[in-house]
Amino acid sequence: MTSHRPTSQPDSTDQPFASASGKAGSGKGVQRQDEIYRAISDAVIEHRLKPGARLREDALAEVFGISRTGIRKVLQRLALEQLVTLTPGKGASVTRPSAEEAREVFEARRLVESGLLAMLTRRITADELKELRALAGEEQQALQEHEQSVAIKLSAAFHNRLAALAGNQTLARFVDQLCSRSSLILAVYGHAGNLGCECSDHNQLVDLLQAGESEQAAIFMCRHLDSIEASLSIDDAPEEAPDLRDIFSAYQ
Amino acid sequence: MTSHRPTSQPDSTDQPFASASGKAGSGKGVQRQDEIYRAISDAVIEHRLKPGARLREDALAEVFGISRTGIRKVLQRLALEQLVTLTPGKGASVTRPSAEEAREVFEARRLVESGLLAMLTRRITADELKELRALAGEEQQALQEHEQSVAIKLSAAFHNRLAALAGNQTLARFVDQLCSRSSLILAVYGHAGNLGCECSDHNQLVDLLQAGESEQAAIFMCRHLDSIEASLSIDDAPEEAPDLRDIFSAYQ
DNA sequence: TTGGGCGCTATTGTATACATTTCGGGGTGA
DNA sequence: TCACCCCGAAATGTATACAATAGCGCCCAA
Repeated sequence: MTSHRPTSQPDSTDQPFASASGKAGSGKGVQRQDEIYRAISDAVIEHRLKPGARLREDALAEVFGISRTGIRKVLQRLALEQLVTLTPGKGASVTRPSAEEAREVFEARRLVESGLLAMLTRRITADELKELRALAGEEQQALQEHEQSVAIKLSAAFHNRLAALAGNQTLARFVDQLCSRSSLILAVYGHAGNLGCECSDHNQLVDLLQAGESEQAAIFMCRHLDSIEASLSIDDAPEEAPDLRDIFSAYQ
Repeated sequence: MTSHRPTSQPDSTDQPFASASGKAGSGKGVQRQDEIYRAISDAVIEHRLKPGARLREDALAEVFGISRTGIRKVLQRLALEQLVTLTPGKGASVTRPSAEEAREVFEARRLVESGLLAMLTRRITADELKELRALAGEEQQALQEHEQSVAIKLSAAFHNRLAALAGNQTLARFVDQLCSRSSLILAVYGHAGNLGCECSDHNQLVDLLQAGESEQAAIFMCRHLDSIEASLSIDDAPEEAPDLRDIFSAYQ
């Protein structure tokens, strides 16, 4: 009964946006898989799927109305971006970043994002500044309305857009990945009500950009990321491998 | 007759190092796929597979003695690292980087690698310096013996090792990818005898590292990468999409 | 002889079947 | 009562079968 499709009944009702015919169809297929990728990715970034959550292929295949083949492709992609971890013989689960990984991600972001800001001050336009301000505003509003998952996504969107505007897609994609992983790190090491980014930081950053203070903006970005990292409680092995021998050594 | 396996006869003779049983075997399977990944990746980096070369799934499956399923996994991974391009309905081919892409890769490398050097001067040990010198020496030797493909790989290995020693695996992996893509860029836009890296540059870089001149080392790295980029002949559309409308505009 | 339509072959895209591994339960023996 | 082993269910890993598509040459007509 593992069959993910009743075969006697079309499942168009299961997933209203499932690729109509249910059979092959290459052109649309990749598009569909892209949707699924984004769906899972968003769920992870918005903390609807928490680190450690198992992602069974059969279950996902049934939910999205495609076969395991397509799901595996999506999972592999997510694994290469380190959003999910693929343990051989065990399956996929949402990545639970290690403390070391967290340190690395923020170090990388400081290096890359501050560098991007320097490039950005030379080429940004008034319209783009306005767009960034709008994003920062939306984020702040979501935060005030306690829409945490929306705020998390908008915060990442701000950083992403910043990277994209610097005119280097390669770096922008890297920043995208780092932002996604940051969201995972926040999920593991962040405190409950803490979004990571301070409310007003992004607006101040836009101010510096507008003033053309590239040095100051870069420094501010480093501080911004530092403060996020500092707000985390990163202890080396929080829960992932409770060493009972060590914990109960007094009773042995 | 497209069947890539006679089915009546075990093909263990086709590939002496093919995963023994020829059937399933998860634990070893991923290891095997990793080998295949590296085999193709190396071939691309060493210019044995040139940009634009088609990579048919059946052919690869037969060569490596596994089914198309495994090959597709490897190709997808290569595609995400932008070493191969996956055109829907058409298949895989070695990526032919655009001029814009080339610019981006070198810009990214300048930013990241110079930043890594700054981190590196604070933590590098004498042994590690010796190792880097050895790598630079090997590279120079290969270059003198006109072993171009070996030299290319060693050059990338030098930059990779540099990144790894900085103690940030996330950034090191990114640099790895950028180096691989650089090799592709050299294959398309580089001149025949030009390796990219100047012979003595890497040695000089180690000198600066050893002296603890982090600022100077970072500047030198930027210049180093600049000179590689400058040695390329990047014209916007060399051969990939000859815009006939533009070329023959006088006749229209 | 050329231009356009058509069918064929080669190749990719997707689904499914089967082998293998892992994890948990229960039973047996010391 | 505890430890160990074996077995079975569930899930993954791999291969193969089948459907659809793209490329290409052929044929036919003007």
